[in-house]
Amino acid sequence: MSQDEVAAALDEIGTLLELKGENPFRTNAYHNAARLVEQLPGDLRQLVAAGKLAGVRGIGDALAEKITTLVTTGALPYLDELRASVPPGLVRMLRIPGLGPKKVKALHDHLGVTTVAELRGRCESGEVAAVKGFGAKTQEKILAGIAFLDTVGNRVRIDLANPLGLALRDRVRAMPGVIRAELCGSLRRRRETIGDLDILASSADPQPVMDAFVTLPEVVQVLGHGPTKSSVVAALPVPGGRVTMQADLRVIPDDQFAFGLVHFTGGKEHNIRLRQRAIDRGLVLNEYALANQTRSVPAATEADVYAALGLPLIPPELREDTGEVEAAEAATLPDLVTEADVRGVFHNHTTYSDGTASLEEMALAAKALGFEYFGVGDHSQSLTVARGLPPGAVKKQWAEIDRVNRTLDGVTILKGTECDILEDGSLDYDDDLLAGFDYVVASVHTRFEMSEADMTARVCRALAHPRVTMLGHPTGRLLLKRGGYKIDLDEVLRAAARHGKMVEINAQPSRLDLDWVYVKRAKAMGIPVVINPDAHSTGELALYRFGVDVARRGWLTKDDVFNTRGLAEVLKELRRRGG
DNA sequence: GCCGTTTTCGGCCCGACTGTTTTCAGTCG
Repeated sequence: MSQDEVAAALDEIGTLLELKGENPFRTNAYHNAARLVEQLPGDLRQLVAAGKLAGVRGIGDALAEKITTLVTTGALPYLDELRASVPPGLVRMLRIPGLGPKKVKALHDHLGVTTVAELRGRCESGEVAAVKGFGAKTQEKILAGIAFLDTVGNRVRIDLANPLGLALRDRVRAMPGVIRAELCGSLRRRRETIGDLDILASSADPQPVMDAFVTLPEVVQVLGHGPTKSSVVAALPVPGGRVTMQADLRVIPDDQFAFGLVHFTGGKEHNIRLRQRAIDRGLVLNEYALANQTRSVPAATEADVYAALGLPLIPPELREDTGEVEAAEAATLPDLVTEADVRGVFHNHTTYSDGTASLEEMALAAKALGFEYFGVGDHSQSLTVARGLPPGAVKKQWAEIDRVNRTLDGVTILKGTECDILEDGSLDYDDDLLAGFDYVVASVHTRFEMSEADMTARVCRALAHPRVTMLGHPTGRLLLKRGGYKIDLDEVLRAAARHGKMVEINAQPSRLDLDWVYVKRAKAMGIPVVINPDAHSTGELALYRFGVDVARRGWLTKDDVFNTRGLAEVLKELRRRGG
């Protein structure tokens, strides 16, 4: 069983125990262990084999034994028994806003409901309102929550959440009496998908700001409206539709703003770590202050808050409790790569295959972004649906590249290909043709339904090919639409390291593949990472910025990212690799 | 369930909002 599957199993145990009314600290231990396993920098199987699992902080003897069983046998009788004792519909009910484990259990115990559809029926018939602890309003909220689930209750890609978040933030900034306003939460941490928007503002008079917020033109529904906190559903038109999300606004006095920023930005676990550090120092940390009965630590900026806890400022992207607190303490936090560090891109398409702009148009757009080089990576011959290039077209493109390069000033086009990895792991061009490219991006576009073993072997074989420079979108996932193909990514990364290959962060917001969790592992294995926009138009070149977000979440520095190097260095390295 | 150089038992992060309460539990972040 893979690391991710073990994590999912532990998380499920925690959830099922919650629904059975277990001690919350016990259930939390499972959720916590799930996160630990998912974020483990090393190889879980090796850790299990070495018997070092119980040495991980947060995993004791009981969890170590269950994880070992999961890894070695692929199953866990304890989990199977739990599953048998809790109707699966109850887990689904937890996703309804306002319903937690206690209420779901009460509904199941008193009404015998086991599915969301049944629950809807019991609300409509008025039976829910009669249950002890429930009432007419709760019944209404559940119905609204079920409708919410069907419509806007899902996570949203960062490229869609971002414009809505910025629009709301700017609205709040423009309100009378607002001193500062910032986006916080997972959007500030630059996660690949966003559940809801968190906005923090400072003002001496919060009530008018609250009232203005719930009546903004973007607001389609008010979920809550208190004196310092409000929740709404807001919507904004975007190309191809409308993005609708929950947005929460908190307003606090300006001298508390830094504490609020820390509180509303950090992941839950990161915040817990900070509060524990505060307790160790005899203080209490919350969204308003770091203080005890006798003193209160002033802070104008987030850096002041961290400094008071004995830490340097931790970048928002790292605030997930995946080792950043320890690294901060040891002064080994990475100096994260920035947008400005990126000097070119390798994987892009033109009108030769399925892009919408010419070579020259793309190169000029790249130059406008400040890039020194623009790498073409049109599709290879077998991918006919994307108008993949037959060898003759490749040679024609090379001639055009040479011609255009003579006229361009300040940007250079590089000859690349996004070459398909065929079913057997061979490449879609013969070796002679491949030798003519400056580099080769190897990607899977077909036969996604292979077994994990076959897909892993297929990709690993391609990585062994001397002409392959980098692996494109390693899992083929489309965020919120389809998972990646089954593949043992740890094995793939080992193969990449062994053969000296690079791995791509595909910056298309629908992909963001390699995932940041594996980016971190790739870094630990010394694998160079490349941030590619996979642009199919001039406008999409700017998408590389979302790839920078992933790189930062994966702890990458400038040196870890190949396309932060200048043209001369890149050409030298590619020539060296080409043999 | 985990954890401990004051602890092997008794803790385990903190606060806003809501609704059903008549002083607080549940949910959420």
